[in-house]
Amino acid sequence: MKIATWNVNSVAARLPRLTSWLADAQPDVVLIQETKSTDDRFPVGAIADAGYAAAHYGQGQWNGVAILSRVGVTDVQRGFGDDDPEARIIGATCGGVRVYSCYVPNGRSLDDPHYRYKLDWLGRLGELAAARSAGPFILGGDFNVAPTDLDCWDPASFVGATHVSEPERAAVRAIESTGLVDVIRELHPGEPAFSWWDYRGGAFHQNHGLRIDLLLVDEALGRRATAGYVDRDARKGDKPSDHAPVVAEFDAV
DNA sequence: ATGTCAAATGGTATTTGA
Repeated sequence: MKIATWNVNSVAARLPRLTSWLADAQPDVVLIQETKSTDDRFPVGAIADAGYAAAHYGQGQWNGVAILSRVGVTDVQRGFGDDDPEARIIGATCGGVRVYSCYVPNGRSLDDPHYRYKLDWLGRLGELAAARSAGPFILGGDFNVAPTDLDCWDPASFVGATHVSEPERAAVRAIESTGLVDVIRELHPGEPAFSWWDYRGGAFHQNHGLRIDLLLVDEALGRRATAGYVDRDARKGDKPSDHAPVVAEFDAV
């Protein structure tokens, strides 16, 4: 199985890039974030033409997550099943693997109420991971957390900012402690492997990025990983997302 | 001057969020 996670920053604005990437990369499953679409407007037709079934959980202007699959999409779960008003997580079973696409709240700043919402939300994500059934499991998405300083282009300039604070990093470690492996980091322990670069200031050109898009997989699946990488080419060219797809491949899945 | 994108509103620019 070849699976990717990609924050597309509006599925409407990114549709040409998305469909050409699907044709090029030929993933089996894609976890999408920031569709900024309602379920009504989600482009199921164009995605079906590309060969993928889709499940979407959207709210409109902000947020919105989806799962695209050419190996089936069943048992779809939208949201945590609580009163969260924001469309930030969707789960489904694809090709025998339970997959979730999540869009963790940004947090804005350490003193913003949204930061508390982010920490609470990461806690609920940890509960979901802990409560999973046995079997192949992948939790991927835009975590809006750079797990270590290696995942940040300039840790000194991020002191006091979100995405690198210790409580956020501890929350990600707590999720991993349920038995999940950060597959890109496992395969490439010393490489930054950034997945996001600000649109501003030529950040991509200077590789001023963060690794905030993660694929967390159960340990048995982690042992079957044959490749894991960031598709930086998808960040180049005309009208890119500010995130690049993060891809992993597994044997015998 | 972080100075760019995307969506929505309101009005052909501004606001909000990232």
